[in-house]
Amino acid sequence: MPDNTKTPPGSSRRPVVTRFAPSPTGTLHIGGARTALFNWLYARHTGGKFLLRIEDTDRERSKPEHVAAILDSLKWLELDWDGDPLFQFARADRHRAVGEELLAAGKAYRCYLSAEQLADMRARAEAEKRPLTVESPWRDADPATAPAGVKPAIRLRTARSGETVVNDLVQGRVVFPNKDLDDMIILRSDGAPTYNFAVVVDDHDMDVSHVIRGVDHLTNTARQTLVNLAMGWELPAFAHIPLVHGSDGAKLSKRHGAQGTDEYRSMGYLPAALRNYLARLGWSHGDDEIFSTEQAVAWFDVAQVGKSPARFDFAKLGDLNGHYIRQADDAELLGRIQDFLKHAEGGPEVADAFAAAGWDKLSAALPGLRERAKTLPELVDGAGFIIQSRPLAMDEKASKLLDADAKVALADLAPLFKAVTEWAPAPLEAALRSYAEAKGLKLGKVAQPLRAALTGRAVSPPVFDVMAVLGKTEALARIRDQAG
RNA sequence: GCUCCCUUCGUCUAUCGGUUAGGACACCAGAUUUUCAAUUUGGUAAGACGGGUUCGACUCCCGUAGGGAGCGCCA
Repeated sequence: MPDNTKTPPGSSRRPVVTRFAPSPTGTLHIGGARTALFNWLYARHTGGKFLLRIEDTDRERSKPEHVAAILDSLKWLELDWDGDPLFQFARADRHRAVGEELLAAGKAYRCYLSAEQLADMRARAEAEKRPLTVESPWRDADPATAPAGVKPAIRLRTARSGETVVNDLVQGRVVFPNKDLDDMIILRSDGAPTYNFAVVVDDHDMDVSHVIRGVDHLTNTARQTLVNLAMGWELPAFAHIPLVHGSDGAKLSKRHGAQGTDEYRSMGYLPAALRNYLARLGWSHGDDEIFSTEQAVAWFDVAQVGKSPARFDFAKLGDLNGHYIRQADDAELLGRIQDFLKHAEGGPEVADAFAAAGWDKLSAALPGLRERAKTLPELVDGAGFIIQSRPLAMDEKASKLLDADAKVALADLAPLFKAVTEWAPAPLEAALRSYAEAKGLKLGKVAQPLRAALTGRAVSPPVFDVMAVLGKTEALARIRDQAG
């Protein structure tokens, strides 16, 4: 059997078809989200197709609710796929048929090695500190000597010498000596296909032209290449992208914060911000940092993805998210907030409170609020003054602001504000300024207590905006509550 | 243990043999300001180490160190 050193890295002539193939054993991992994004970007960039395949052959761990969660996360990220998702388990007959074909062609054989024998070989290999390569005696044995009543597994008959080359768009040319690649099982003794086999059959049947996935699959690629070769199928192009690591450089795990895409949603990140951030992890376009999805689609090329792993940085994500919050128009932002509240812990109660106060109040406050929030929960927190009920609870800094002088000033201010005919920021500010001037006070000296009275805090959007949002009656009432 | 991959400011990255090694986040300082932000000006900060190749290496080669991934009848 010849090696495939000369095999080209997939033909670029055929139409581009990428695919994202999660296994539904949990939610969509943030690293998986990035893989999906790269596949999606590449497909959209080339005008190709982006397909979805659910790898649910692990019957124990695959759950329909995980499928739903993954699709939900992809939708939230606005990564639309073409056609219906393909479920791998449903294709078991096809996998079996290809296995039979290989068997008939002599490119695969029945192996009667038992689980115990395999475990023995593994133990011995470990004891001798050498990698396990299974040398099945059944590769060349006379099938007539097969033990009766034992269901065999089907193994691929692969070359013992030479090398298998993976020409990867990201990793370059990676060479695997064939002697390290044992005869992989393609069909289990119960007839179920193994992952490395099913993937090849499915990718072929789906006309996948570009396999973009995490580097953790790189060694699988050598094995999968062998299956392709045995079937005489054209190889897809491969692009193995580096993994995303936590802030300490280790594989992303629970202690680094969130792993699931759904968690980012409930932490109040915007999908556009997350997409932008994830795209910049391992890929760049010159000095561009903030770019639209359209720009990313126009610029993205998987060949430009770097080889080194990137660490996840919440500070940068937060900064980007702030940009997108400021950029979003009011209607969209309000929608995002409502969606966020639906998914956040305790969110529905807060949503009810806003509904009671009138969502239009939140809407009106958005311009002032959006400037000072990096995430949606920060924004909602800042909007807290809208849903407070009188008399307002004062936080520590706010009550400190409300000293005797301040209370006198508030008492003076109440009638002045009441006399303002147009309840809008500009005239209200004019009223306060003339009062401060008359009293020889710095603006902050009166504005800060006013802020405390209106919001219960020392920090808020501009006070006059707050007053306008609250409305005359409520604002005056809050001021009188604190006036001395 | 074996195989493969990686290594530029704290972090994400630009550079594709000749640059004062650039940008962004973070950080520090100033400006602005009714608070906090936002904005804006400036600043600190990097080629893991050791050998080659070359007139010239961050860039090419080798080695060392560190990090990562993979080694199932899991996916």
